[in-house]
Amino acid sequence: MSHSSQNNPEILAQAFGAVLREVRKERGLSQEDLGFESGYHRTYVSLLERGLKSPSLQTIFELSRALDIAPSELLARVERTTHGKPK
Amino acid sequence: MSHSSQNNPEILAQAFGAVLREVRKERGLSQEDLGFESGYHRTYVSLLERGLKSPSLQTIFELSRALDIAPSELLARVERTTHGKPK
DNA sequence: CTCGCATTCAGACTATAGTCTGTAGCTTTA
DNA sequence: TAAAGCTACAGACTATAGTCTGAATGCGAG
Repeated sequence: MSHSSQNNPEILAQAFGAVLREVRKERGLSQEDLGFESGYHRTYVSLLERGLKSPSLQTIFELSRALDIAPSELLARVERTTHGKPK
Repeated sequence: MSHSSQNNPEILAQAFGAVLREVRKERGLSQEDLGFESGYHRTYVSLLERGLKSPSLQTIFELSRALDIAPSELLARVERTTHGKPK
């Protein structure tokens, strides 16, 4: 068995994007707000949320800081998503 | 005050590199072994461990899988390192 | 209907992640 | 001494992360 989704690039990026969007909305921020707070471009946030780009370690930390969530917690949520965990 | 190390690119990459090396050795793997298991080049593992490169989300997940550790746990260790936590 | 506001999308661009080859130094063991 | 295993390092390269501008879409409020 195991979890082949962990390997798949597109699925991982999409999972991250979904979590990112989720947390951002929880904070009541727009993509532009988050872009500004984290120091990234607004269109890039859009690309991330749609799973079209895969953030670097730096970016993960910056986004986490802007969202006031621990990077490890952000990844934990991604892991839950990729492991087919229900809501 | 707070934790400016979170922002600093070099420090973050170095913290990640330190953790990566630590976990790799715990597993008794060589850089070349880890490179093979994770699907990355041996010299790139070296660059990561020395904090000269910053891995992408994909890479973090692949490395974690090869090291049999949860990505979130890997980042948690990085967080502890960057927060000036003692051993 | 019109005016923001948020987001998507496209394209062209720059910066950096990641490859690959080869060399050299350090250690250990034969 | 030599051979083998591990890592550092350099340089030149390809792939992708991340920027930026602007235009198009949809939407809820005035």
